[in-house]
Amino acid sequence: MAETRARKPRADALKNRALLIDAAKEVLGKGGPNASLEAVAQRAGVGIGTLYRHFPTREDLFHTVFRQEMEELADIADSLRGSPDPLEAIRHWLHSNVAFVETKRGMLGALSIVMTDESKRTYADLSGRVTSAVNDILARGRASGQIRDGITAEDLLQTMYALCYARQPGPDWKSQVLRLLDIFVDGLAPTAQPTNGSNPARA
Amino acid sequence: MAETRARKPRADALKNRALLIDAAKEVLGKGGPNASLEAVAQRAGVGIGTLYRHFPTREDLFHTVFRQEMEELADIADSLRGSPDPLEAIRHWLHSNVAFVETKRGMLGALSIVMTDESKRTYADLSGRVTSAVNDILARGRASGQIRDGITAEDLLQTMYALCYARQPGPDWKSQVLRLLDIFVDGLAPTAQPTNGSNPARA
DNA sequence: CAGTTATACGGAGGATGCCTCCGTTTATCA
DNA sequence: TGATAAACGGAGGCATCCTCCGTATAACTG
Repeated sequence: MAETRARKPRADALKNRALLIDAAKEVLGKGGPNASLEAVAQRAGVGIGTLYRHFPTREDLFHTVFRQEMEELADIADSLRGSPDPLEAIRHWLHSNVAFVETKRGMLGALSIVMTDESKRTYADLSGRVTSAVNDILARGRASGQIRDGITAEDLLQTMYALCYARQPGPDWKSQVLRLLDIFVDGLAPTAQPTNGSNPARA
Repeated sequence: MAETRARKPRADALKNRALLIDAAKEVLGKGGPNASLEAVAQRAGVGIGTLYRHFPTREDLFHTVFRQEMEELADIADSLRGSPDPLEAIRHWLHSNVAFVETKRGMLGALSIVMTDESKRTYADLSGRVTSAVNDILARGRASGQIRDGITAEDLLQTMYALCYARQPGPDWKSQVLRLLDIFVDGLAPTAQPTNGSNPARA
């Protein structure tokens, strides 16, 4: 056992870490995922070595920044748990996400890094909150016959981010994304149309 | 007016340009959009200066490579013009696109560059062929009541690329993308479900 | 075919960014 | 008030970007 009593983390380390995260939000949010990390360090007022000590890889920095942003989205999902109309709750939640993304456009590029690889592990807790809340709503939608079987919270997130990501900033960005997203949500209904040619289908 | 009679382009220039495009297909297709351009020049067996003379920016190179790949997709769209079931034709075309994208995974990153900015102008002709064919199919779908109003070819492309792009390579990549895409296609039906909460809906 | 010239070639080199390494500084603890 | 573990900063080696310009050569001309 020995003494596991570690020394308290140094105050300057904590402060610099926070400074770096703030700087990263700004610089990466503006310059996209290829922004210079030296610029981030400079904006934070620390040396480049300090940045790399705290965040050994570019991904580490993205993950940390992104986690902070995501907490808010998890809260929204929670707040919609008891909503009376599940399908509209889903729609509302997705729209909120889009609105949120809208303000962080520059971070979009980072999504391709963040939403991939082993982010499941990195975001297990947050992801759990969101997934649980959304799946809860989906289950109620299935029960009420509004939503087909086999849809997961991940499907929704995936599609939403995909649509946000693919569309370049522009005057009609949001309305276009929402329009396509609504079509997708409409498609969540139980076989709105026979899904594939092989099905005899009702006349 | 003077003499606009220009000199014939030099043979070596044409040859090197072709070599560069081939090399770019390979190197960019493998290494993604951040692959080294010097590696492209090296593989083509030309100097880096030659590469930059032909393609002043990274985007220029992407555009050129991509255009060649896209011709094939335009052909598929054309071939589906006369298909008897418009909605299934749409589905089929989208699936073909996904299959095509699957073989060029490395190019996916380039899409964010290619599909954005002023690509309308760069691809006006190709885009015209695709758009015209797909819109033709869409129109027939509207006429037969299978497809709602207001859907454009661009909507479909946008969504498909978005879904392809957002999902990381993996064993189930294709099936997942196709599943989400099918949901979207189902959503193309005229208000499969009342689009917004205000409608009383049928019991 | 030889001379002229427009055009293209190649790669050196300055600029920038990545990341590592290590001598110096400083916060914590006794 | 020391001792020391922890953190700091930035120099420096390496890679890539892109420009610039002296050299080479294909296309034209007589």
